[in-house]
Amino acid sequence: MSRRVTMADVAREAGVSLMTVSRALNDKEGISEATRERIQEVIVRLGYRPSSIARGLVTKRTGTIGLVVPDNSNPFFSEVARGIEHTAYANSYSVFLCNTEEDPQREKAVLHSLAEKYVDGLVLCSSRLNEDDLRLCLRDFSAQVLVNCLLDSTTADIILTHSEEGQRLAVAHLLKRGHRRIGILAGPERSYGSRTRLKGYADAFAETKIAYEPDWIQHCSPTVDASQRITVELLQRHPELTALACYNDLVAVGALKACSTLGVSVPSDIAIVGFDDIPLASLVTPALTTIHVQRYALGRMAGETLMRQLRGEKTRSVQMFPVHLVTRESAP
Amino acid sequence: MSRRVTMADVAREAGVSLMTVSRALNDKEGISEATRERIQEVIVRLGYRPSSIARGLVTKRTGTIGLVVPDNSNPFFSEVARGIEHTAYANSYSVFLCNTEEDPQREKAVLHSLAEKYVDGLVLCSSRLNEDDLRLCLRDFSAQVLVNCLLDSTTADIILTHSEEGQRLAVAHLLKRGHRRIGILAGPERSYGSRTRLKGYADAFAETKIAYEPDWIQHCSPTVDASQRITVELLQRHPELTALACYNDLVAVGALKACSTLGVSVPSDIAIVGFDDIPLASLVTPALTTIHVQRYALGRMAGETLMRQLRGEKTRSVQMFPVHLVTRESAP
DNA sequence: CTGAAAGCGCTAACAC
DNA sequence: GTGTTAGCGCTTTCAG
Repeated sequence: MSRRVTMADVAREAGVSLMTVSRALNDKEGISEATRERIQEVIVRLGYRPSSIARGLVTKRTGTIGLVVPDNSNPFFSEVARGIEHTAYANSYSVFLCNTEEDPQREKAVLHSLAEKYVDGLVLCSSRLNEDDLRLCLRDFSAQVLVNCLLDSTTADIILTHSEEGQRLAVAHLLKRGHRRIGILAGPERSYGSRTRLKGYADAFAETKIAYEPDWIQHCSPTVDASQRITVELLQRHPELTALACYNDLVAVGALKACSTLGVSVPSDIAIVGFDDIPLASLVTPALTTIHVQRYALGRMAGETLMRQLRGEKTRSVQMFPVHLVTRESAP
Repeated sequence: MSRRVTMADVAREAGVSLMTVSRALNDKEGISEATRERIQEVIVRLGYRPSSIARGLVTKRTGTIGLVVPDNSNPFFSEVARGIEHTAYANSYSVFLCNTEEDPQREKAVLHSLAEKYVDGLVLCSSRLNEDDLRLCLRDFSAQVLVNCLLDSTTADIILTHSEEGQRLAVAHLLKRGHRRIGILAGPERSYGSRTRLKGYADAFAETKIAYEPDWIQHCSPTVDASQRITVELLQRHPELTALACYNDLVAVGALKACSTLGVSVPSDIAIVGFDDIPLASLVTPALTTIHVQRYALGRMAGETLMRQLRGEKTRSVQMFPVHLVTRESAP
């Protein structure tokens, strides 16, 4: 690839001015069909591609949005991402997908980088930043949607899965089945998801006037491996537990593996419930009882909310996304 | 967010010229420590972010690379993506991750969009385009790495998993275990992966002088659902089959589900081998015998090869990535 | 050590 | 219908 073909090359070749080419390119009025076609022919012949860089400099629009997730290899996020991407593409936006790998430093870096790229909008999922840092970072974006992350008095639209209710359903289910000593693998400390799940966990217990031990609560990184390790610890510390509520399905799968290595059988010795209902949930043995979240639809909603903001329809709302319990083998 | 802070604002506020700010920003020589610090202070105070748009217009470098995959929710690609992202971030590049959803039209659109964004380089995984279209699209990128996709006389570096060998190993394993009637779910027609796997399949048979029926070959979209549907068809058409070689682990899981609905038990009635060894492979029951590919390392290699190209070290090579058989329960 | 001028490729606003 | 001028925010080149 030598020098890139520019609009000037096209104009010269077609014997018209820059403006005319620009008009042809952007389907603007005031240009004869004949010239339009001639220009089109030259564009194809020369293999010209308009520079969105140059265009963005003048229009202040880049036609891109940023999407930040903690872990793209978690099927929950890759499905949410699909929903957002579809909406974006349908509205002629490209998507910068950025992985933070659960690392707040990386999250900051990624947000700065997106700000420098002047993306038109941002969807930030499950931020791991504290309020102050988050607020500071968001300042750089003119359109923002936060998914599963709560922030007061912000210009961002917020979309939340109803994870408090979800966790309450899960634990209530276990209690109804006669479980009394229920541990919880509560995910990353200080995350919105963790806080709300703990609330749901406590609420379920409160409803039945049964008490739980604070030490049954165990935070953990939301991956299969981390969960497996920590589940072993938790079960050794608390052999009295008969059930585990898990932050998400990956964590539940890790717990399943831990049980298998410990010779503890699921669900007869210990029941396990997950969260999210990713495809994996119904593929493992025993299949996971879990909380179903419509991940793709959630992504669509986030995308559409962002599009609405980009169109100038400021909404500044908090939307709750419903969830429900799916009963399978791991906690029948 | 009102008007964005520009370099001119910083310069005015710091009482220096644009140039001085620019130098401070880019850690250039010839600027006193005092002014550098003063400028730094103003930058922070004003919350200034350099516009990579404006910078890119003059430098011809955007600091971004494009990454195109057919399906980001396939753990194979999300791991490869992680490897590439790590390399990119370590070299101060951002990554545009684009999903084509196995759709050639979408792939073209995505490549055009990346070209307009003037990304500095491209990693294209498992392209579903025909040679001509592909060649045309690649013209727009100055640095290119193709993963699992072969193209003669191109400027692109090429990285291939040794899938021919992989499939040969898989089928040889089945033959050695006494299987004679082995079907193959061969993935997307005309893809590099499919062609090479079919070659490996044929080679394994050729080595043993046993023959296979062309009708045992069944193409399919590489997803669990598509595979499940097509496996049912294949097994009803060919009840004589005692083993299935699958394009990848998702396809193998689909086959597993199909067998389960048909009341066919694995591995006693039919053996199944997958490909890729994604985490899911060892989590399903029965655990999948499969071909292990170091996905993250593959991503790293792709990323590093691209970085080398971006540094001007043109290599124009074809690199083969080794694979090996992992024996588990689905085909012991 | 610091600054002024020019220009990257494009579009907005106004001519003709 | 089409062209001209100016300028987006930055870096490069060349002067001080």
